[in-house]
Amino acid sequence: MPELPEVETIRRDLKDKILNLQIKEILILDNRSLKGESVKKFKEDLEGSRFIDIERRGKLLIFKLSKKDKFLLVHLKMTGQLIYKNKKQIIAGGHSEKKDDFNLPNNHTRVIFKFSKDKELYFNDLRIFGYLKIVNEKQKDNIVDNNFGFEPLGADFTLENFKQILKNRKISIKALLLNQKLIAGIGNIYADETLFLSGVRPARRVDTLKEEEIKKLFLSIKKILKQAIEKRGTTFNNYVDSSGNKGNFIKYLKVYGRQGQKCKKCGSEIKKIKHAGRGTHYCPDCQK
DNA sequence: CTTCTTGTTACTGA
DNA sequence: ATCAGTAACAAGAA
Repeated sequence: MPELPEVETIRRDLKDKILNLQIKEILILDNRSLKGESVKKFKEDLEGSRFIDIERRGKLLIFKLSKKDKFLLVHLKMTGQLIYKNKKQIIAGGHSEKKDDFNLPNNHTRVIFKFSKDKELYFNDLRIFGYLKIVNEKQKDNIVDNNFGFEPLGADFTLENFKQILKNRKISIKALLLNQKLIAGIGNIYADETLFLSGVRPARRVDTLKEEEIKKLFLSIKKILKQAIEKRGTTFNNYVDSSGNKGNFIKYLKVYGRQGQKCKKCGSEIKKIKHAGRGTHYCPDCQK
């Protein structure tokens, strides 16, 4: 579920919470989340080090370590969560109590980072599709270069470049939006929402798109992602931010998950089909 | 019991 | 080479 806006929300929040704290200990509750990496090496690389920056490419989080030439990659895939907990939260003047709103660790906790000052970060992942991986800079650059296309909110994602991506392709626009190697970070929810805002049906082949539609799509991608970041992402099922709170964008969804309900724009019934292997939602009247 | 589920990749066959 | 469809990864919910 976490797509670009959710991952970006986590990135921004975590930067404020865990940057430059010493990692005292790593607890690995389920080594399947390391996807075959050596548990021993993983702990050695992290313990005693600090995160000095957190970046994002598409849906991938990149933690830069104080240890030379080491990066931690975290992909949440469908059900991964990164939740921060400050066990000893002391509030100045404080009679204030920390709300104990989530029990951690829980059944889905796979890795725990223990920092100085009793601060902790929990990696939870119900389905264990997500992963944590330590790489050097060259490996990181290779992974990013080979698997991640334009950053949709980046300055180099221009209308011209978008047109270049569309050129000579015969795939549907939805399949294109979901292809991380072309544009990185859009998943099922924001693909459907982008297409609704653009008035374009998901199954439209990109070589049939008119100039006006391409322009609209380009602007809609940026607009939807920016709005979703402002609302701290969408919680449909599993997603929570690094404080354990839900995202607010669900209130603004126009088509995703609204099959059988009335289109907010024209009143027609929102349809759900399977397209490009995914549940796909659209308004048959607003989208052509 | 069956079917479906947010991400991604590998594979098949056209 | 391109593209669509499906299974697989694993664990649920409905």
